[in-house]
Amino acid sequence: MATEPSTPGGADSPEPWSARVRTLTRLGRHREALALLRHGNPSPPPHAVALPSAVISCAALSLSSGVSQIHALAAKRGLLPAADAYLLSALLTSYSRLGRLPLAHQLLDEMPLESTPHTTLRTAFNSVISGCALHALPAACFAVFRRMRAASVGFDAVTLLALVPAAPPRVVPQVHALAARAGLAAETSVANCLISTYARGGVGGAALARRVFDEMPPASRDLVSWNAVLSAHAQNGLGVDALELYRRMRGPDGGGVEPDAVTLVGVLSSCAHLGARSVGFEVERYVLDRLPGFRANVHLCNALINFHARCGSLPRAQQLFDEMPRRSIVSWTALITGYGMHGHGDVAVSLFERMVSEGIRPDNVAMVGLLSACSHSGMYDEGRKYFSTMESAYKLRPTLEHYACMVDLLGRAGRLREARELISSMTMPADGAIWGALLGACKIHKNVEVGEEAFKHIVELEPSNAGYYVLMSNIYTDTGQLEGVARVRAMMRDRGLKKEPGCSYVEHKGQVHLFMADDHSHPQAKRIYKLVIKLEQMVKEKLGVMESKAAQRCAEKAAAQPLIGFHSEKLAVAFGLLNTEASSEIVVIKNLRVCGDCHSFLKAVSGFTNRAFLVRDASRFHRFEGGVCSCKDYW
DNA sequence: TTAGGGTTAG
Repeated sequence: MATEPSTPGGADSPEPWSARVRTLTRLGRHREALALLRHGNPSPPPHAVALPSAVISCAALSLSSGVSQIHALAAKRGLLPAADAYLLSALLTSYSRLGRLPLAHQLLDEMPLESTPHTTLRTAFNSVISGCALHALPAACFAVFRRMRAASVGFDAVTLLALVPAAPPRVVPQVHALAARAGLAAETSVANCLISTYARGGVGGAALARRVFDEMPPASRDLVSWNAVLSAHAQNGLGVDALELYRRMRGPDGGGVEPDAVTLVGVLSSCAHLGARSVGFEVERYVLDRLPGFRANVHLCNALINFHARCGSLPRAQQLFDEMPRRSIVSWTALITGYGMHGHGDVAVSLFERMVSEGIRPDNVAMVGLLSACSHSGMYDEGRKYFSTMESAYKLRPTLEHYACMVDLLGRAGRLREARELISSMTMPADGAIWGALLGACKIHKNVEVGEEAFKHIVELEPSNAGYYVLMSNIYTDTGQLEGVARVRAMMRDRGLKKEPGCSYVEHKGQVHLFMADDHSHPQAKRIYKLVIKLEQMVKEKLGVMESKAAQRCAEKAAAQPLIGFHSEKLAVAFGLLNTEASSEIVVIKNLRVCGDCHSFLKAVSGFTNRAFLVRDASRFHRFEGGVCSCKDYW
């Protein structure tokens, strides 16, 4: 660079500064590129090398009139309609990116189809299709593609890379088939694109993405292929598969592919969902050791924050957040959600306020995090306030998820009628999660009538979700309506539904110790059960009376058959007590909600063992210490 | 020299 003349080259050497324009554009230094062009030596014309770059720089700076000026200049010099393929392509890209589609179409119309080389035609169409894709104009992409085909211009991989992501979900398989017929589907770039596009179509899409990946010849899979298929699983809640892919890619299957930050973002996201703490800690170690510049990567930092917030290390999440040089709304949301899950609604609210005061406008996801934080902390007034002003203050129209948070908030606060009225006021049909939140509130407040109504809707919306049947059955049990219990159980039997088995796990010395309810398969099972029985005895003596009917039922069952009725979290905590140092916190990850009996048990045990237990259940964290729980019995 | 693939939060 030092040898470049600081002033434009003379008549004998137009290249250096024209080439410099190109370099500056490539580096994203658009203003400098245009300044150089303006002050460049006008003779000899036409500086053809600099013009396409200049057009791209104009577009990058949204200088629509600059593009038009260069367009006019080029036309005057006879470089258009198709004499200079690069300039044509740059103009078409820029007009499309700037949303000036009529001009792009006009340029396409002006190309002499017969005399223009085929590659120039293909590139011209590709430029417009890609420009439309960038502008999120899927219909325009397909309209131009149809024109391309009508003009008998063949497409290539580049066409597909723009077209595939623009296709509506139902059309993707058709474009896929078209690519396969053209022999392009096997190209690495096209296959990678198909994988990530299918991944957007939910769990079914992830299966299709997986098929594309599996059908690729192993030698043609690159790092992006592995990242795309791993993310496809991570994004669709298939964390176990994502972690398995991570293991495979580092082994012989991966062919020496080294994970990068994108890989680790997907892995951390899965760890966060699964509660796979040791894998997540390993990934963090890798990041600290091998990716020294990771703090500049907002995605990676966000993934780490989210992992720690959801896996119990809230202080670490806060520290990573504090150390970030630049944050996005995702960083804030991850932290807000984390505090909410731990029952620190007040902190979540003040973080939210700080975010807004720093000029970040909340989005729908941030509002879900905030409202659920209010809900977990019983912050009825704040929740109502934020919900009712989200549209006026932030132009956010409530979605199904926001309604679900609010029904949960109102319902848990005992305002069942208000929750029911909120559902009636909705302009869209309520989904299973919303009726489910109402049903959950009916369980807490033992309301059969409203519960039955919610259940009627759920059975239609999510007929195979066993959890809701169990919830309804428990409402009948709690209110002594045994015929209701029998009815719901019969429904489950007829539909072949089984309650999801509860399971909990503890990690110890890098090993996962998994416990199911009443499960005796652990090598230390004998000691563990002995300890639970002893602790239960102690709890009984301590509490004097049983707290709930549920606990009584458990006790009756246990008396009849002494080795059943042991919920998985009790076993996991007992394992922790037997195997860990007295000063350490025992962290348990559970798939279902903690039941009332286990909750009382863990509170009491934390008191007389002088140990802290951190339990992540299906909806939040409970930290048991000194005989109390961080949820303040509100959950 | 032009067009172009994978990434986080609920």
